[in-house]
Amino acid sequence: MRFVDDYLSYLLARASHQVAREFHAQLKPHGLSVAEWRVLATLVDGDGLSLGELADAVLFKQPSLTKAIDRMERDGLVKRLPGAGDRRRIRIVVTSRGAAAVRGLLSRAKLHEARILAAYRPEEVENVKRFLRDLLMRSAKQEEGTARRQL
Amino acid sequence: MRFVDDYLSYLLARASHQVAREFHAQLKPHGLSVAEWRVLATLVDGDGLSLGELADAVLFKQPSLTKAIDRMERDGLVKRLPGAGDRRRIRIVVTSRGAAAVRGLLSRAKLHEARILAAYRPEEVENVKRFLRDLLMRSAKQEEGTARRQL
DNA sequence: ATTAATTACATGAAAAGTCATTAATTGAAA
DNA sequence: TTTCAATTAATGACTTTTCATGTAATTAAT
Repeated sequence: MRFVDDYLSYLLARASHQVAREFHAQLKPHGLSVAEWRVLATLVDGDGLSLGELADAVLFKQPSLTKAIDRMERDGLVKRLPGAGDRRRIRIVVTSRGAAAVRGLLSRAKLHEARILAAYRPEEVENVKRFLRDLLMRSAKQEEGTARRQL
Repeated sequence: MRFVDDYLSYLLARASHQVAREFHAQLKPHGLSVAEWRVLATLVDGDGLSLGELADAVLFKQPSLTKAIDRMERDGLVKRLPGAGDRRRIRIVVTSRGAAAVRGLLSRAKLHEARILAAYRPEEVENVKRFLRDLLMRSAKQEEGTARRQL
């Protein structure tokens, strides 16, 4: 067996890549890029996130997201609003045009997931998801620690 | 719970991103970029892969890899060799300089993985890896099918 | 055999991402 | 308060990726 085929990071990267790519084929008809889909799908549950929070959520670096939001704002999918309280922050919200663009895609996304996961027992799927969520939680906790240590 | 927190594609993307990012911090001292690490780590088990095969293995689009290999060749990490038999293909091989650059990193990578997975029962880890490998296999098979259908 | 279709890699222009830095605001310390 | 450090987002120069296409080699069809 090759090194990478038993290497968690590679298995995750490849699985993520494959699953995402299949779905992304469905985005084109809706006129959305991958970045736009991710931003909108995140904002439907988190309207009003700051740019930094959103960047973290969609796994973008901050300057990349600034520019992605520039484009999405130009295309009328989202809007920047002044941050309440702290005037450095901005809140990013979905416009009605943006909402219309994701409408339908969320259910298609879940459908796509369901088709993939139909091959497995529900219990097995839950175990994997629990594992991934736990991994993320631990990793986030650990980062907090190292961040604090660097002060 | 937010949409994305129960969405397989997102959990995979985020887990992949986090795990990879932790390790990538260790690459800088070795003077390797993420792309270079992935290429070299793949080639240690698969010296002589064609450009297309390698692009698929490292999840790059073909033109992106062509240019990445241009840079790596310029830096003396890999070399292009003429493809045996088919003269359109090229075989990409690691130079001794490239081999020296990954040496040590492979064990560090496994160590990093071990540290992350220490929190889980070996059986659980194997279940997750098996799930991922199976997912990849099915997805590849399905792609074959749709590719053939498009003819 | 010749032509046509396909496959593998390279290339060039355009788009997007990244790093380092800046400006503005806030929070904390003296 | 005034000053200093930290945080938030924007910007600019630079690098990398991407899309569409080009070129050469191979395979298939007539």
